[in-house]
Amino acid sequence: MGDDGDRPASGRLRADKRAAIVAGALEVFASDGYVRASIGAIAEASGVSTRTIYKHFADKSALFDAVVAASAGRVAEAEVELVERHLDGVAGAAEIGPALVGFAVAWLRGSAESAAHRALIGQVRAEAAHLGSDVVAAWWAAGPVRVQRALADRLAQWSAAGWLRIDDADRAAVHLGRLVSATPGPPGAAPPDRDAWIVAGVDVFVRGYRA
Amino acid sequence: MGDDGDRPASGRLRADKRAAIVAGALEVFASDGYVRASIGAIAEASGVSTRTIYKHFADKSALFDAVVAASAGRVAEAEVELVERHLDGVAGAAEIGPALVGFAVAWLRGSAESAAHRALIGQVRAEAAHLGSDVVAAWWAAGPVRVQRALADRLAQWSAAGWLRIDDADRAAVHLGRLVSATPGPPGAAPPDRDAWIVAGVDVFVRGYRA
DNA sequence: TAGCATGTAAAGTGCTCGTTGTACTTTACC
DNA sequence: GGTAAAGTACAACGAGCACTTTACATGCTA
Repeated sequence: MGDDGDRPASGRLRADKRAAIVAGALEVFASDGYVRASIGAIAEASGVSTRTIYKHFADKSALFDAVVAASAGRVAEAEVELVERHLDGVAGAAEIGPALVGFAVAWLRGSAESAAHRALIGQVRAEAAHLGSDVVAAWWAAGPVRVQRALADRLAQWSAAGWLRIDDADRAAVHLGRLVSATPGPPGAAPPDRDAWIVAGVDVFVRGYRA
Repeated sequence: MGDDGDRPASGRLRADKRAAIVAGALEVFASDGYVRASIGAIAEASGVSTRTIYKHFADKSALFDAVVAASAGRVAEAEVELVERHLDGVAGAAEIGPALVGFAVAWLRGSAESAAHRALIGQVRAEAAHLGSDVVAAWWAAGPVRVQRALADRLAQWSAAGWLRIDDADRAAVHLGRLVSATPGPPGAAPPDRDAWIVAGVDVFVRGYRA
């Protein structure tokens, strides 16, 4: 993967330049959106010339696809690791709540990288109709689906142990994600008491799926 | 409200033209996004000339603000009415679940109008950083906040009656909204079993807030 | 019926952008 | 060190856009 929109590449292009372009394009696409982001701005942010961008990618759309795929894959990997770290040591029903809170807090703590990724995903959603449905599908498969599956695995495990009563683990994983990411006010403006909202969301989840 | 970006209007402009422009602009903005939407396309969709648009609105940004405000207000009014119709007759704890399911099904059934509105909101979110935070705040105040308050009122009522155990009705309203609007797969593609997801979401909500 | 503000039509202005061609310089590898 | 590919700077092209200008049509009001 990642070669989708690349140039034929008869010769060998420098990988560091390609990485710099993808990194710079992520910043610009995330903050400006697909249409507003200009190739010139991306070139400046990447420290390369515009011409070099077209040596690596067929056009703007192909570059965007590569950026989305790379960002989704990297973030999903980090998130799956978060799931393992916080949820694999649970040894009883009483530990579920605190473990979920710890996971959700870490999950929603916005590092600069994941903040850019979140903004990029917002752009993907808004532009979904204009960029081909395969981009959205590829993003979903490379990113959210993996985290959702990792979450669902642990939930199914806890259900099998009799600690929760879950008939559809995938659905429960979605419910958990939506509850802990709930905020008052418009999206994008994180409230000061976000941790309290996370605790409340986990509380409703645990009560809702209690055995 | 709604006069924010209007032209000085020394004379009296025809209101029907203005309404046609706002209606046409809603369609174009919703499907194409703010940047892609061209004044020419909006003029064509509205059945007016581009010059007339500039007689009614100072510029593209003012037109967008007017469209967002109008759409948010109209949709919020319809949604508050839905809350009243489905949730005001509840006379016991056992009726809560079915009433909420009925409300959520009606709420999420996408009429053409609310579909355009939903797409428009997606554009607002993605473009929030580029259009001034007051637009987002105005949308939030004119739309979602009113529905959220209407929901929270009923929930608080049921809690006071001892049918639910809710300490923060506003937060519970947000939780309800996020649970019933949960779907598998990427957003935008409604699954065929959406009603089952609604029922499951209401179920988790009622269990989570059971007295 | 005269007058005037509003709407329409079409062309024009100035700008930005995606993309490509070209000539030159740098880098990597034998 | 030589060679071929990769990168850079720069200009150009063509398209599309927001917005304006100008000239003309239309309908209401006095």
